[in-house]
Amino acid sequence: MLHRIEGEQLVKAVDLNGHLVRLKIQPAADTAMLLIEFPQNEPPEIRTAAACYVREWFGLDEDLEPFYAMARKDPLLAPVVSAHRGLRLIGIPDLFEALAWAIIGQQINLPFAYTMKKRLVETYGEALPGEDPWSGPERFFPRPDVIAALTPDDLRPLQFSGRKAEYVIGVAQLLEEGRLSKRSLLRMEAAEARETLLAIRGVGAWTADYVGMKCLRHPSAFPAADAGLHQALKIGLGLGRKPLPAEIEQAAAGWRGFEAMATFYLWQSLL
DNA sequence: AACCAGGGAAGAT
DNA sequence: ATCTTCCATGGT
Repeated sequence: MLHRIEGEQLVKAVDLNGHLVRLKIQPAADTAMLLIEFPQNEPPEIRTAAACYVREWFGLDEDLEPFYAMARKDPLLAPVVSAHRGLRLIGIPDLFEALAWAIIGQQINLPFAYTMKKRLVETYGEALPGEDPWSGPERFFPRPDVIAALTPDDLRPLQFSGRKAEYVIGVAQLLEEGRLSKRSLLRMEAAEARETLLAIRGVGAWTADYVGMKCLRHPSAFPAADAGLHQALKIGLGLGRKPLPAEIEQAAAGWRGFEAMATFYLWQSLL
């Protein structure tokens, strides 16, 4: 799989400037630090790249206090941040993975979406040598050039609908052709990046904001139409039904600048 | 069986 | 511009 948990260790294969390494990440005892373990001696620049990767993946450079100061005064968020104190927004640093995962998750239940992603990774993702007897080898998320060469019929056996297959392949082709890149999106203002994403077939407001949250780390990205967010509001506000657009707007009125964190914490409250 | 699920495109008005 | 329909599939 893409990553696995082994006791206290999180294991993931990552591509660091062309170096394919298996990282083992675990909390360092009695400190607030993380320990990153390498299988063999890697040069210092790769160790640094690994640290940067982990910092971005888990948003370690973000100061949570301003968000907490806001959330403590918000009756909906207060109990959620209290229950998950210290949690950071777990990102999806790779743009193709973020877009593909968002498209896969459109309009289907989450367990099935995970199954589809797993099939995609195990069918088209490159394996890192060395195998775990139970979970199989660590795999990388499929490279855009591999998916770009497929036709929708190739993905049908994985139970992709024709549309999902078209969307994912189309995004892979944009990336492979260099007409879309995370680097260029990060150079733009958040609103411009959002418009760029919305122009892609298969990417609507929800997907653009999801990618803004999880990949570009735009603090104000807010997938207001998200079904999980609606579920959290239904429960948190005791509505007994899905919230109306006006109720969502009212709930989020005080979240300015922290919409992404608020949404992420509310998703956590559903687990 | 009906409705929902971490929507979006295409067509209709 | 905004509303409606269709897309596909598994879970509850």
